[in-house]
Amino acid sequence: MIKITFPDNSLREYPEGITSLEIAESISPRLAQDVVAAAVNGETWDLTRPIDTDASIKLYKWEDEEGKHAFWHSSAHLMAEALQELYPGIKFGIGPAIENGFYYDVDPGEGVAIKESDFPAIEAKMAELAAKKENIVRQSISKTEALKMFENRGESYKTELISELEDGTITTYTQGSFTDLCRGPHLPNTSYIKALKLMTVAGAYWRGDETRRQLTRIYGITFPKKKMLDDYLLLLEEAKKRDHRKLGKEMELFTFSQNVGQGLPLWLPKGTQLRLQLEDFLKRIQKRFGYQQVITPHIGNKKLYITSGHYAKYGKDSFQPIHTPEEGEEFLLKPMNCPHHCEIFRAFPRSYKDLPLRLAEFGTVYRYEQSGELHGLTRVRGFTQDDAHIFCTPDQVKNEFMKVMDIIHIIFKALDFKDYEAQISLRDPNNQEKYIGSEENWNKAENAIIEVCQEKGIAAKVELGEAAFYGPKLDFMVKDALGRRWQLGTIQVDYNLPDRFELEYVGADNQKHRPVMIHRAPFGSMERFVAVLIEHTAGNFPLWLTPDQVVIMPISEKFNEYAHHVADELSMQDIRVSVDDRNEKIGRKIRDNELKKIPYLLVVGEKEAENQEVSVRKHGEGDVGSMKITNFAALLNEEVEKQMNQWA
RNA sequence: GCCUAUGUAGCUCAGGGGUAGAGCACUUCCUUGGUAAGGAAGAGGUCACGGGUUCAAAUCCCGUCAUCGGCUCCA
Repeated sequence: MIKITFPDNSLREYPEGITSLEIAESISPRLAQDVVAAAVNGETWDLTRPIDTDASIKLYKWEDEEGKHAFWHSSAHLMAEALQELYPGIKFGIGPAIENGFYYDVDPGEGVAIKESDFPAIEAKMAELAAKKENIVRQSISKTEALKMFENRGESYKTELISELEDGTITTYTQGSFTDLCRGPHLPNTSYIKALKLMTVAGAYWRGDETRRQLTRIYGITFPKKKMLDDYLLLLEEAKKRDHRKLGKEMELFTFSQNVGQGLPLWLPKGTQLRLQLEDFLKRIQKRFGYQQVITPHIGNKKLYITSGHYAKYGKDSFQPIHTPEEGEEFLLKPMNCPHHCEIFRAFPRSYKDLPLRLAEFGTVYRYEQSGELHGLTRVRGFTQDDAHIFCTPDQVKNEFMKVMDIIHIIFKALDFKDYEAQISLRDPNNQEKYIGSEENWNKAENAIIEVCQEKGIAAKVELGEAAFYGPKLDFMVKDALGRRWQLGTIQVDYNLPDRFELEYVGADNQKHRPVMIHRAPFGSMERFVAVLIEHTAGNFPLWLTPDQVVIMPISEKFNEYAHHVADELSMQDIRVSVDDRNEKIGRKIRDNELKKIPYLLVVGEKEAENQEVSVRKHGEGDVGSMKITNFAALLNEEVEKQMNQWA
């Protein structure tokens, strides 16, 4: 007999070789039905794998992340099995579970294409195989055996993977006629999969390497119940309604024009107002934190970027230099603000008493992003960074870094971004030539970030190879409506550009010293931030951010003049006051049409006028409160101050 | 840049070798003082752009541009 410990620390005895599934059965038949995988001594196992020693166990249902993972991983195998039957000679790459479903990278062979129109046939085959209730069987094999097995089948991708594995750790899983190299864990059999849908096909480079063959990646998702699939598809539909590209157009915030160019957003009046309001909010915060606003030109001499190292790294892939009538004179559309700010630092001899020097600029930059990368406002070719560079002494780095984090927190909290992830982006240790600067400087910079995160108690994920070429970063990632992660705020510690620009200050010891530079952008870019803000709020922005997206509706001719007075009181640039002059009726035009685009409505009438208040209505929700009109502008101001004070 | 799909009215989309369709929105009139109200009439499109095949192309073929979903990239 062996002792099995459950999560609540209770203990039961079972015969040696019992499986997790049998343990679940011993507890309740219902549980045995729901369970899809198990953790044995903390390692996720198949339900059917025998347990031979004393162990702790945790049973996973579909609802658990580990359960979903096993479920979808098995689904990937099921799809592979179906593909193997439908496309003889197909080769398999990798097929993992992902956040929502699974994919498999396959190579159907020369001249064979798998298209979305083929999905129904594949889905039907999968359903057929699932219904067969094929057992999924795990087997340990030696490396030579594995190599031989997959070589015989011509599975060159698999053999490449196997050759990198350690002997003794290799397992395969088989269901029906399909055997795959796999670590597991898997479902006991294919019949757990009751609902399935293939989502999309895409090209994906083998092992993510641009220089290698592009495989066909097929994405799919499966569920243990039909209803769950329906719900999921409904959820996707709902998410699409929050898409910033859709709402941005409907709400008349921004647009694109083929004539202007790909990835070059045109901000419409309402979007501009929203963006200016955000800028104003940050400017107020920055003023408190001792920043000084600067303005620098949109172009800069090419030499500037050769000095910074940006030209060597990105020159070929950027908008190409602007030439002048002068032979050999070249300017670049500025792809970042740092070099300009470095030159401002160099403009005067600097003393340690001047530091930290915090130079802020809403700087518009232009980057020639690959055409396939462009995406609404989240990835564009012309955008405005809420940029600032802090020049400080090495002793001040930590404190300054923490203060930047405070700013980011104020913003995220004020705008109710709860689900963000912090990511520490460090060098790729295997690819050092990607980075400029000395080992010593990099270590200093990386350690500074790690230390600050520890001290602030930030649970940051460390990602190797994600650093900028001149320094490590702390990035704040937020998800969009469809769960895609976007980097918003960023803080970067940089010991390298000060070297390259030979920046100096005179210390208390009357010696020259090199300052440290902190690059930071709490929003990241105004474009991307607004995009994510739209998706998070579904276009229902906080009122204090969008005073001019309020419609004033006087409810009779009598109040027309009064409504105009209110508009003045509110000091809104783009206020809409509408009344139907012809027949003394209410501003029906606004009610019927514009309300769809403008979420808030102030209704001004007799009662409201007496009370000096107006009711605030929201499209589709009715009254959401009331507001004193005579000092509305002041109220908005107050609200901004409140947001700042609350979190500062 | 690469793979897949798409491009028809302001929006959402149907259609499809023979003079262009619907719903919503828009304009006018009637009805209605308020949380996506009803009726009547009207206007609106070089079917993304360029070339080819054809008596005839929005439709078929080729190319280009843009866009969706991915890959790679992201200073």
